[in-house]
Amino acid sequence: MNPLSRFKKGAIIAHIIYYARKEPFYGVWLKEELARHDYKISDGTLYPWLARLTNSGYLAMEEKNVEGKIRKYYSITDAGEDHFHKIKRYLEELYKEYMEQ
Amino acid sequence: MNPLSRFKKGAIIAHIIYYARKEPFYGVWLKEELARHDYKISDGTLYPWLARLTNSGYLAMEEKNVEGKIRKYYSITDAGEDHFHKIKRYLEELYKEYMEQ
DNA sequence: AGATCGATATCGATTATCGATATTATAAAA
DNA sequence: TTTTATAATATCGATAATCGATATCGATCT
Repeated sequence: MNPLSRFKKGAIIAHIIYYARKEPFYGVWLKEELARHDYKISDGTLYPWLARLTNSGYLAMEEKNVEGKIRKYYSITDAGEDHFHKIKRYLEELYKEYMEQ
Repeated sequence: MNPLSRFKKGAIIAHIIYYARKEPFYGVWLKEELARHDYKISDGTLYPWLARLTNSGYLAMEEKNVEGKIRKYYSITDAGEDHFHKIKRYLEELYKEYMEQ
């Protein structure tokens, strides 16, 4: 474990909010999407986070029947939208700070 | 715990490399500097990381006698410098990605 | 019904973190 | 010289997070 990979781990969670904002997703889709960006996360981390973010009001969950399969689709809420902008503002600060160097 | 605070946790570790690059520091100074930026980290996390980063060759450690007190000063190495630029490049990607939204 | 498939949930083991306490080294005070 | 204080680093047990394997669930196919 090094600082970069540790930093990426934190970014994964932020990305859950990021993606929810673009379009509703379900667990497996998100996991694969994150993997495409070299973000590995295990089910045992992902699903508890989805539940936590739903319970905290950042995400809304809706079960949908897709070709006979039940999928839980997660979408952004107003609180989640608000939180995204906090993340974005923080990321801007961080970026500027690092760019000075 | 929410995505932003989780993300910040990851940034704290990246900041160890970031600060080492500016000037050599010792543990207590770093802890206070991080705290000034609202980054709380406990000793039990900080010191193991300093040791780990030194063992991994990202930081070099030198003991100095400052007004009679022994302080361990940590400074960046070539490998650490290289790693910083990886973090920076990654942060740029992340920033661009978020700015599109 | 039984098998299979796609998806979500759970569980035990491992690892990381926290925060309180211990240790070390020096200097100043009594 | 022995205490006492102080600044810094290191350690340790308890808690929390993560991993990855496995279980479960519901729908469809044969």
